[in-house]
Amino acid sequence: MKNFSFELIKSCAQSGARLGLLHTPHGDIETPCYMPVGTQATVKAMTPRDLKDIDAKIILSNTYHLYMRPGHELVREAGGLHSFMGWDRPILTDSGGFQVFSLAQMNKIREDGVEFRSHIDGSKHFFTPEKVMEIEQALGADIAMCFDECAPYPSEYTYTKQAMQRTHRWAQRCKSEHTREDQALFGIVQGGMYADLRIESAKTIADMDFIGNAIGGLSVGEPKPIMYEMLEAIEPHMPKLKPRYLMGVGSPDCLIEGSIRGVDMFDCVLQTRIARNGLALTRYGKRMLRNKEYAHDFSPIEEGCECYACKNFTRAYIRHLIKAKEILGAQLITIHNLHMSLRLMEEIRQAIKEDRLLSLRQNWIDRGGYQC
RNA sequence: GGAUGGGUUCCCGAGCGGCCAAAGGGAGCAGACUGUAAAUCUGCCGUCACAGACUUCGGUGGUUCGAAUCCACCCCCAUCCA
Repeated sequence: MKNFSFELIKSCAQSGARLGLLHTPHGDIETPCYMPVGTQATVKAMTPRDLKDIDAKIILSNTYHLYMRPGHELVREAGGLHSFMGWDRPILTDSGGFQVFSLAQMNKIREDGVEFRSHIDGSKHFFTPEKVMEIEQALGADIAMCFDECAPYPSEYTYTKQAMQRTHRWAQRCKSEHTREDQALFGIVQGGMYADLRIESAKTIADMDFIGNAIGGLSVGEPKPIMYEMLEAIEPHMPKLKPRYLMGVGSPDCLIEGSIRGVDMFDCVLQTRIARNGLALTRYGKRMLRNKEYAHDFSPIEEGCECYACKNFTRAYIRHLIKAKEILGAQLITIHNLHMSLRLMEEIRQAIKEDRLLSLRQNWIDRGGYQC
């Protein structure tokens, strides 16, 4: 594996959180980090220039979506995903495993793979670990994810175990199929909400010696304390010197709690999705900018925020844009929400350096920005 | 002056004797959203002392057990004719 390594710089004496540095072919990423999600080779409402303005270091994209449209061959023809979408910093591609879960009613899971119905035109497709590796290598992200099976919540023990074991078998097949030297492949821990399965999965995946390890199948509807319990259960079994990626999780409170539990990477669609629905995240709590209370409010989304939206526009104006369904409203709140989340990660990293992450959490709780 | 078609709850617009506080949109108000089938979805949307009551369908009378719906006159609006 060329150009890829992970340095564990230190851990927080107060919380045990990890400070790290991830080297990839397209640049370095300080961890813990938050990755904005660009499912269809675009972070919705953001240009790559906007992403650089808020200093996003890495983004996530999606194998399933790009395979369906425009097709991985076309992306390959374009010179790979970086070139195709005009983003020269690191990219991670999710495998489509989550779509097995979120599009469950259109799928049929078998041992060799998953039969999919396209959400676009209903056409039939078959994903195997080998097929997914072919697609991810064609896309050419810096980090590729194994094809996994994400069990819904709640799920019975027996099924959860089967899904986990299948995920392990698929992980091995992904690893065998993956050859691209400039791309790191991450394994994924499953096991639902059963601590013993989670531990078994963490050990199994660790033994496969992936470049990095992800935790999947969490934040699928379970109460947060259960998710935290699962993270705590597997933490001792996750390789220390490899990056740990908690998939699909990233509300402000989860970014803090996840970091405290040893997570190095997060991604989440929440920031961009709620922005398009008029909801801004701030360090003082959430603000539904669509609401009437902001009609005559000429202050910025968040007092003291340095983002482009806050430096140049008012709540009243953004409310007007959202109510009028103007694209700019979604763009401005997206910029703000992503900026806010990236700044939170900077604060988390700084707090780890200074061994005070638990204190930082308390500050966020006291101020109201913890819950969103 | 004549002919015809209309006036429905904030707006548009269905309804054309009881099942109508009145379809459906829109607007408005609020809520949800965590590896994105999401610029989506859900709820409320006449008033109140709210499992009930009261006031609405241009106005006024009338027919009927019962009218937004039928009749008469009146007032507006649109188009056409003089």
